[in-house]
Amino acid sequence: MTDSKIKSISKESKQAKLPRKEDFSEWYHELLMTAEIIDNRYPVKGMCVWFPFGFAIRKSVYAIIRELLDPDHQETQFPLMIPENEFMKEAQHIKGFEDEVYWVTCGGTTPLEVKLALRPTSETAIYPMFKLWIRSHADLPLRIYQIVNTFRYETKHTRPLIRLREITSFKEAHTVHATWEEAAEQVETAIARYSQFYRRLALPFLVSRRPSWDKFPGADYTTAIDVIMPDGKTLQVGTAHHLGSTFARTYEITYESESGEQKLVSQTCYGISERCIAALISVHGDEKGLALPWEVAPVQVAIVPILLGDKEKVLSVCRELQGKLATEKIRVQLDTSDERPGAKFYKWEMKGVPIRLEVGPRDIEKGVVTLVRRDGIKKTVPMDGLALAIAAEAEELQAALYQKARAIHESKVKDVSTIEEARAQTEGGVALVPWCGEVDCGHQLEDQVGANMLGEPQYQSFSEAACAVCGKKSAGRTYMARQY
RNA sequence: GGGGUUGUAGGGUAGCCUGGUCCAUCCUACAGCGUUCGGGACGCUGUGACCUGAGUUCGAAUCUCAGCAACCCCA
Repeated sequence: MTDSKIKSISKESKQAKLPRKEDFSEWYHELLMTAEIIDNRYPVKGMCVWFPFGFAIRKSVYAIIRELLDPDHQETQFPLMIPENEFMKEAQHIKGFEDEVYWVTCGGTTPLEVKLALRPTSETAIYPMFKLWIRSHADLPLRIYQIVNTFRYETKHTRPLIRLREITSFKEAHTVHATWEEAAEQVETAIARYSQFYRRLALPFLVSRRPSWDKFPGADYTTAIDVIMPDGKTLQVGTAHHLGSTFARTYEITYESESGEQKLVSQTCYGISERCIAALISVHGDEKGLALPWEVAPVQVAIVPILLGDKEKVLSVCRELQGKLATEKIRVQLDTSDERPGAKFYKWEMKGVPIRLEVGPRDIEKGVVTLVRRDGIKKTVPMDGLALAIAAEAEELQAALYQKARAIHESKVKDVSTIEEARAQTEGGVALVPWCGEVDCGHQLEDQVGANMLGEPQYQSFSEAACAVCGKKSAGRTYMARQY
């Protein structure tokens, strides 16, 4: 055996690489830790700690949500605790959540006369207040949202960012309208906003109308957004519910119409949680770590100085560049840590930094920097006009990120016509199955395929086909997948 | 809802079957010093762990039970 061979073997073993992405679960858990997004060592089941870096991603991701909602929604905040009597008013709603509620039963050592629920979602906290706030048609439409934590006593296995007992970042919007039709329109608007949101994260998604047995407890219907994860399972990353007047009746939310009658309002609610970040990192990430879209990267540009020769000169050029880019509102970090350049390259790749600049004596001599994109493309760029060049690269990078995600997404959705095909397809992807729309056929589909029904695709139409269960011809389809 | 596996330094692991050899292995991390630095540097010197509780035993990381926590599979 030669020396070089021994050397290369030992070198390999020292590279702390992530597991292959095909081993998705393992890859996901290690990435969360190594890229410093979530620390799941907190000793309570289903409750995790955001690392500051992960929280910085959360901040910029939620900034997009706020930007999209703020034009016609008002941000607000309701209490975490809901009195039992309010919580228990809406029967369908209780049925959906009662097994998952945490109860506060004592204040200090004194038992409480009225138990307090930790919100699993906030309808029953918000709607009694809506009753007080809404008097007339002039108060409508009312649109509010809050970004809060919610608690659900999950009995299934919890997963960081995906299935939690404390959801830390639940954005829930609640709207109130004069008519059912206006509320229906609001559901469409909500889905449109969410679509923009996921597009900005460069994430492809599916939109479907959930089957009646899987809608939000108390809703007339639920439209949902799902992202296909690398293992082919789908992750529900957004829902919009038409609540009709179910809660309006229960909480007596009425308004005086122009003609002077008291009328029940129609309502919607729609939510997004930190699952959007699970999707973001899972879809774009690779064996080198995160790959973040420009807009949400806590560090957009990392400058790695190559400290050879006149080190002071190199550093001062780097600082100058850093200052210039910062002036252009680019989140830039100069890495002056005491590591070798190669180690820094790997570190920033792990953190998903879109663009890295290498600046060494050779570059300075020529008045250029070496620009390396997270997708591996390497260029030499003049220092003059660097900010503009970076902006152009960022845009291309965003397009490339989406293209790549899109190609994978499309390869994971297939039309099938039989139960057998659906079963095979849902092993590692999403099946589009002909379905007549009958509830019976739906349940049989789920049972026989061994996967869940996401529901009817929205904004698409299909030719007639035979229902995979009963054979009846219709233009109906449903997505089916194994779900997180 | 059902089943399975696991818990050893900050992270990843060896040891467990067959109790004593272990003041616990290796990689990484961390601290100090020096040499280095265009894709994961090297040397030297240090730091740091048997999930919690109960039990069995002369003796438990190792066996038993319970709790807590984590992961995987199936409905």
